[in-house]
Amino acid sequence: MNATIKDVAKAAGVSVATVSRVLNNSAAVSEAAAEQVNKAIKELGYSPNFLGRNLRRCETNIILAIIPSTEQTFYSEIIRGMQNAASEYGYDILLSTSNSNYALEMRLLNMLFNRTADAAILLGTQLDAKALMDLSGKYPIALCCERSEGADVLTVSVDDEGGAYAAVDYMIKCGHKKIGMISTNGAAASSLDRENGYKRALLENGIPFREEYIYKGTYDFSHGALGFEYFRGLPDPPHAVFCISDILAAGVVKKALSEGYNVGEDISVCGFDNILLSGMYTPGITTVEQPCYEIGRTVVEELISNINNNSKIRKKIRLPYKLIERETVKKIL
Amino acid sequence: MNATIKDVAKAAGVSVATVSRVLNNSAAVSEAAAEQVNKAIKELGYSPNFLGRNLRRCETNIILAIIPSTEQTFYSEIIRGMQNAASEYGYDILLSTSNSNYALEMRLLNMLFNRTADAAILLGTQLDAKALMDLSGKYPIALCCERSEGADVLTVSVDDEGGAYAAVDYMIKCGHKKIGMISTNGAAASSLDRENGYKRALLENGIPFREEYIYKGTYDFSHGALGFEYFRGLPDPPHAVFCISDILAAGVVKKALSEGYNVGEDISVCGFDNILLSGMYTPGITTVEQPCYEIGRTVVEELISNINNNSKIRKKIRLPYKLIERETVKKIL
DNA sequence: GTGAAAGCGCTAACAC
DNA sequence: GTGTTAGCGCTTTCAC
Repeated sequence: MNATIKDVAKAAGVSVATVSRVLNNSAAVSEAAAEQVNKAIKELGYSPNFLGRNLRRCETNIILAIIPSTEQTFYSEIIRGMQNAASEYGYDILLSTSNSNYALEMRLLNMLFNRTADAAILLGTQLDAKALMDLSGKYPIALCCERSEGADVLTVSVDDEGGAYAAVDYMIKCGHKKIGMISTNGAAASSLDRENGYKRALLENGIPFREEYIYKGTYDFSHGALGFEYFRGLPDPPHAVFCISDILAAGVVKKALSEGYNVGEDISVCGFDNILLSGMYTPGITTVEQPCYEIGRTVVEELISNINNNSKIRKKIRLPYKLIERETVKKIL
Repeated sequence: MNATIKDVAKAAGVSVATVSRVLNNSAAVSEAAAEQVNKAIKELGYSPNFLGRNLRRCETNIILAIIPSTEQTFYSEIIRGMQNAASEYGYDILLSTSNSNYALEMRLLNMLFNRTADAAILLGTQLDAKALMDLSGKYPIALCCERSEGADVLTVSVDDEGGAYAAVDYMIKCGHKKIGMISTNGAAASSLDRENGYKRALLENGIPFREEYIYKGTYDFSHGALGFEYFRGLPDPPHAVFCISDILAAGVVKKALSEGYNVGEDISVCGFDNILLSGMYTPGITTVEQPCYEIGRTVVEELISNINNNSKIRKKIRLPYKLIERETVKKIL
């Protein structure tokens, strides 16, 4: 069994209150006493039991971050941003992967209900708007990267619409007119927002929107190839394609390459996210960068601000994107 | 404030002991009482406070997994394996990223000392063998993916030596004789083991080992290109290169491609890990697959077995690799 | 089958 | 500046 605060008190010849005081620096303690306590702590190898402390304080200083999986490498920087901001406020970030599984996500959220965590950040949740609103009414929560339509919940993400607009506008400025888009089937708000950006870029450049130029699949790599094949089967196929993710973009690049296309010449491709893969690929994939580190920092700052002020301000923060030009978009003009 | 067990007891007209019994199914309770309790729980939206429970039980059922970062996409499956095994035993896995930072890792390990977690799994630690031994004497810990030379600690990883041997032996059987290797500078045991596998394959095939055929850098993508350039500058450059990671392999592939080489023809490359990137790349990167899911399952099974039996069995488990043939190794014969 | 009560380790009044 | 003590929410022995 580990040493407790009592053991330390006895060894130091003081009361538990005094030990607690030096532990938390919560009140003045005579130098002599403090010294005795610290000596005893060292000798006994004492470390305060946080279960006791947290129970007493009704807080854990732990923020739970639920991510679908660690596969999406772009979460990495977001998490780093979260951690850095959290530690500045004395909080720790604990990660959990839900595998996009509703039951598992609920089980993890249980940490909120059973007081093992003070707050939660959801990166791509399975919960619907109503459930999120309920949750947000009772606990400090935030959405990250993926907003929920109709849910008034603190959320921070990249400017999806603007990023997509910028990408497509860039392609148009490069001389492209027939631009397809690969999006997802579900109701993911980020996909919807990016579709809107795509449409607005077309519109503002006087290019008519064509329903058949949008292919919808899943987030899986394989749907890049599938989308490519779909477009190629069209009577009047697009020469360029904007994808809602780099993974999908890589899928079309790989498929096009394997079919003998010269990507960046015969066909142009643009992704979204700027994951490591995009820079590593040959050819380098042109994409829209998300300010991951800043996104991570911002959510926890806002969340902790809500916790500390016992407020429930539900900001919707959109952070700026950045277009990353590489080699997959041909400059015709 | 949330409802407590007292509130439930009052609402149900029973004692807290009875509520606890139905909560934990720990002893027989009359059907009538159980019904009352469950009704009260539902009405009050009661959820047991785990801080109280855990404090009382002296356990949290939480296993902390400390990973360097979520960037290495191959951790993803390992984590899934850990989670699945853990949940079968009533445990949860909580992730934390150390960013390969000693101070941060210690701060996270503090969760072990302060009883916020029952056990920890380290995937690539900054601690030295002595510190690990000390830790292992006091808490249930395990190493995952990366053993520590001289530390008698429960560890599970892929058969690094065997995997490297298989890769190099395969390249030799494909007709290659001049095979370089890109490894890392530090004391990472996995790199050392893979170097040994490389040397043994050479030896057993009667090919003399050449010191200048080993390039050592960091794990960073950029060192793939650096290694490639180093080899090319040699008076008698290798025609094939085995890398200790897929990221590094992708680095050499990209660099070679950009220099006009036909990878898989003019130069052959083999990686290690079989991360998603390898299959997505063009050309597909030949590599050695780690049984990630199984690795994850196995560590937590062994760890929980130690916890439950209050034992400290320090198995060293090596799981089998699998060679994945793709397009970056030329078959000369 | 059920309740009273002790106590897990800690913090924070409160009294001195 | 320091000690005593109540109590955070829970489980579990013990008695009935």
